[in-house]
Amino acid sequence: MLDIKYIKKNLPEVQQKLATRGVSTNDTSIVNAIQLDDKRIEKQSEIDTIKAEKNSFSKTISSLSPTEKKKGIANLAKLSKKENLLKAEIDKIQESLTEKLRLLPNIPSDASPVGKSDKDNVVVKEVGTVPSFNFTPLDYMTLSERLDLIDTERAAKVSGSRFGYIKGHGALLWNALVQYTLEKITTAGFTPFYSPVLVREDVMRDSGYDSYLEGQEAYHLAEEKLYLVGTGEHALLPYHRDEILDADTLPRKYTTYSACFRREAGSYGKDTKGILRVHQFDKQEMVVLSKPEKSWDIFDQLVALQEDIIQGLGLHYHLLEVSTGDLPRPSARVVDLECFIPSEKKFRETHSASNCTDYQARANNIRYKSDDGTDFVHILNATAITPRTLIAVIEQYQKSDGSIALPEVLQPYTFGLKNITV
RNA sequence: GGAGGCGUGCCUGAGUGGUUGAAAGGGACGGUCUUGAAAACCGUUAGGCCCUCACGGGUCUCGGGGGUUCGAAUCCCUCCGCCUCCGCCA
Repeated sequence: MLDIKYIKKNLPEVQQKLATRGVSTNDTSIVNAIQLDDKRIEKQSEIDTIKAEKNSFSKTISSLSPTEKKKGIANLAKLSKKENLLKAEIDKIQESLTEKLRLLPNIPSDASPVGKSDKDNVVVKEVGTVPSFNFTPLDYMTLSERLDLIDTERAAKVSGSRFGYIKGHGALLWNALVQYTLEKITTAGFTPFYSPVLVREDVMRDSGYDSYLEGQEAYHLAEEKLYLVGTGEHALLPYHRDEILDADTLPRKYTTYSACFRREAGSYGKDTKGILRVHQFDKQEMVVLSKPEKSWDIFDQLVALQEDIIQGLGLHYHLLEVSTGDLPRPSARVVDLECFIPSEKKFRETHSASNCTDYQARANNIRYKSDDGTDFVHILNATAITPRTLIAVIEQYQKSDGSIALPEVLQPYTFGLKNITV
């Protein structure tokens, strides 16, 4: 949620920046929000004045004569009536104001290229060399089925389309990837968690991702009024909801391993094969709560950490800056890392890092206290590892005989396994 | 699934209609004392909104909302949340 005070102080800038995110400058909602807030303040001041009058009368009531008392009480009745009317008005205004603010996206950072969609995302750098094969590289599903690493056929029988089993040496490899990653990020100061995968409706709403509400992207348990998380972030970011943290305990670096659930409602027919786009997958996710002035440094650190993870695995990847038109609502800036998939001769998103600044912190009421008072923290999130990286490893490390040579850095975690062969 | 209980400040915990934003204790922070520390003593220890350059002031908040009343943490209604016991169970 955006800060109405900030909007008021910086209206032209806000309008201009949100325009790059598809909020038209003709859109009245920003101006309306300001008007609503002005009205709210005006009415609230009226109420405060009435309250003050009532309070001061109540204090003197015991010393009044009976006639004065009667007169005063009659006056109070009038004031109370007026107060109730004002209160009803304020409630209405507040509700409509919150709704308007909720729908406005975060203000994009200057680093985000202006654009309309993912087509305008900008590749910033490419790292490593395109893996060369003296044979035609196979796609990961062909390899995985041959080596019995992934089974989507039986998953369909059990759970339907867009589910998968990772099994055997595939499961071992996945576990090794997680262990390898976890060692890197805990060394970098992240506190590991296992967190809930079901969250309350208001918590899901306050994360700011509109697509996750009303059952569009999130699975919804109607009877319990709970939502299945789409990412570990959904349960980890609200961990300090309604808290005021000490400034010297920031930044808080957290990481959680959890299952993630997505309905993929808008992607029928897209990537239906394999486990690239599934309804359920596991993810090691990072979340950082930081002081506002430090959040861009933290953002750089998160991306550097992601690159370290991928580079350590020896994967070829590139890094792109997500355009303003493609930013998720709460994000001010997003950098995606995409690993090379030889069979497709394409890069595929495996990692994403976002700085949501104070957008989510405001909705979740997560603040910190410093000498200058209290303020909202900045919240960032970033992927540590997902099975999409497993896909990249399988494809980039395949050999001509259809086997997979495991990256050396993973071997401490694979119980002696060095090659996956038939 | 059955039965019951509870929601007060950083924490514990008083408070059942009138200077109670709230006793007391603990913790934390600051100070005195000390070579240093401990102990002891003194002090500080909410957040929102509005007005004000500021000093300061108004108002709200004892889970949320509504009601009763001149006046509510305190009484009534309602919603939400949490806990305990039994049953079932990883």
